[in-house]
Amino acid sequence: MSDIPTDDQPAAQATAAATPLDGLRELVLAAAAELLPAGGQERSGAVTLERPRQAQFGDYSTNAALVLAKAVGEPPRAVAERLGEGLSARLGDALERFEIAGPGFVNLFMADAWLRDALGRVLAAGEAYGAGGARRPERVLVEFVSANPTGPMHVGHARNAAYGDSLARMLARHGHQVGREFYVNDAGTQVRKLGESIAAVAAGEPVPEDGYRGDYVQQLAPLAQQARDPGELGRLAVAAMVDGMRTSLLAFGVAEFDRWMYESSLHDGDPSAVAHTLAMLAEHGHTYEQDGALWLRTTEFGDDKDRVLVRSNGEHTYFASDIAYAEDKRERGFERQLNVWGADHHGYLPRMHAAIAALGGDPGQLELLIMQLVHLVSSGERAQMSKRAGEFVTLDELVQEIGVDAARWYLLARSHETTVDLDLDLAREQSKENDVYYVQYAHARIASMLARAGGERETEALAALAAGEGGEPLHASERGLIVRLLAFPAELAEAAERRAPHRVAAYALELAQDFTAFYRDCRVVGAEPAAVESFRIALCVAARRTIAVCLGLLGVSAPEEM
RNA sequence: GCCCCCGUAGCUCAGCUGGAUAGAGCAUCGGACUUCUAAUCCGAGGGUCGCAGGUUCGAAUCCUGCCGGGGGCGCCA
Repeated sequence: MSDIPTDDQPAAQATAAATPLDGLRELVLAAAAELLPAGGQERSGAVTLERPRQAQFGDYSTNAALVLAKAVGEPPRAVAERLGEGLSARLGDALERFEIAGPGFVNLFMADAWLRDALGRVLAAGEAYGAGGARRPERVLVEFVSANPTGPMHVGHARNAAYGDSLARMLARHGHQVGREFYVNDAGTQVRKLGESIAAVAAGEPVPEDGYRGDYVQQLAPLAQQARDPGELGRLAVAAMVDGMRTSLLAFGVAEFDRWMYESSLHDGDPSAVAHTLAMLAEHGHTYEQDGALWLRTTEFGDDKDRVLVRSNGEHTYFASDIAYAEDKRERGFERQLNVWGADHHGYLPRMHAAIAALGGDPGQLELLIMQLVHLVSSGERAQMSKRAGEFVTLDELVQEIGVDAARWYLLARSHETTVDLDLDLAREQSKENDVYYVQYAHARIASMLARAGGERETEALAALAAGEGGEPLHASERGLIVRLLAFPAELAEAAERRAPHRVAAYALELAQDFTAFYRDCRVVGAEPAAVESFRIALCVAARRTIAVCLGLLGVSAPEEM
């Protein structure tokens, strides 16, 4: 049975219609190929088509001539000259002019007509602009948060939640079929310990040495009336904790999980998923018994030591469950597994890859995305986050203090592999200066402008652009904004492929800055002649949509007014 | 000892599968509101991209070594 998500995911259905930039890139590659001697083949991957930092270098720049020079057997600048001529012939009126610069870059100055046409295509793509660009759509399972249900979620989980949620959204929009799951560790001795701790608190007795403390244990105390057995009490508590986590995550803007996968369910049934997996491993001859325990020979697959699957006391290790879960995902049809795990799990990659290989799978289908830590800082000092001691900033507190939008942006704007210092006092103080508001403000401003223009005028403006009506020469700020909008599909693709939501945040900020420059330089509503107003209204619509999409990918709201 | 991440402006961080004069926000200083949203904008100062080699036409980016910071290496969960 498959539980691959089947509900509508517009992104997955959007055809990867060639974006304006794809078209330009193809022409560059074609012009480059023409220069190669017969049978010559140069790696097109090394050829870049990018927006130069400085406006003097044009709208786009390519290093193709530098890459080709050796194969062609001519100096780079000579190759660049011929490449420019070839491109010029192919682009015709779309190209204003080209220049050869530096060691052999070809800088392209696009004609206004090309930019207008490109914007028209952006708008024609509608809400799906930039979606569906995945070269090979895959069925991907993103497992994230997976916080132990023995305590509240702290800021580390908040980071994991924001990242996993955003990553899942990006992958879906990029064209993959994405499932999202939360793995609940409810099968270990910790659950019993939680039960014992609650029982102790309820009875007014001291909590066991290695038990759980904190307000949340106090709040769970009433459960002690429903169950006396610590194990049973622990299970009740886990159910309550999971409920709480679901509520907190929804409040944090995390879309509902497709499944909450209970570890205990991997032990249910006959044969259980774990038994099934262990049998498979044994069949392939990768397990052995020693010292009364069952081991997996992970060293055969590159791990530095073998790992225990079943302890000498008969209990399964977490590793055994993890393998069973991975196998379960594979059998459910997921071609790729992305596990968003904490920094303390980085050492697990070799053994997990080994396990998948031992099962006859492709280790490459499992990616561990290791989130670096969130350090709590208080007046310059590192604070320890200890769950057992009950001292930590919870996800709920974070949201309460600085709000969902600021919190998510704060956690998502930096790479997941960078350690984050969080000073809650500072974050609270500075939340007003969070970049997220700059981006949201741009969105609200556009919304306000378009409201002023009126829906009818907007429709008219879009129709005029679609009809290819010309206008006055474009202002540099208009060009800058259009070029930025054209970059979106490639930005999204790179962010998705590199599992890097922070790139979307960086892009959104740049887009908002480009819009603001455009707003500063170009009158929109009331601009004369009407054709200019039309074009600018259309440009605003595209900017607004794209900003909204970016914010949506980050799980941040796109307000109509601020 | 081995493994992972980080080291870029005063601070927080982008840029890292090689490109041109290394960017942004915050902070500091100086300016701009009869204006489609000033939660904004303009300008200024601020850098041995941790250090040293190497590869290359070209290195913040790739390779090697070192230094500094954080984390991890259980028949724990």
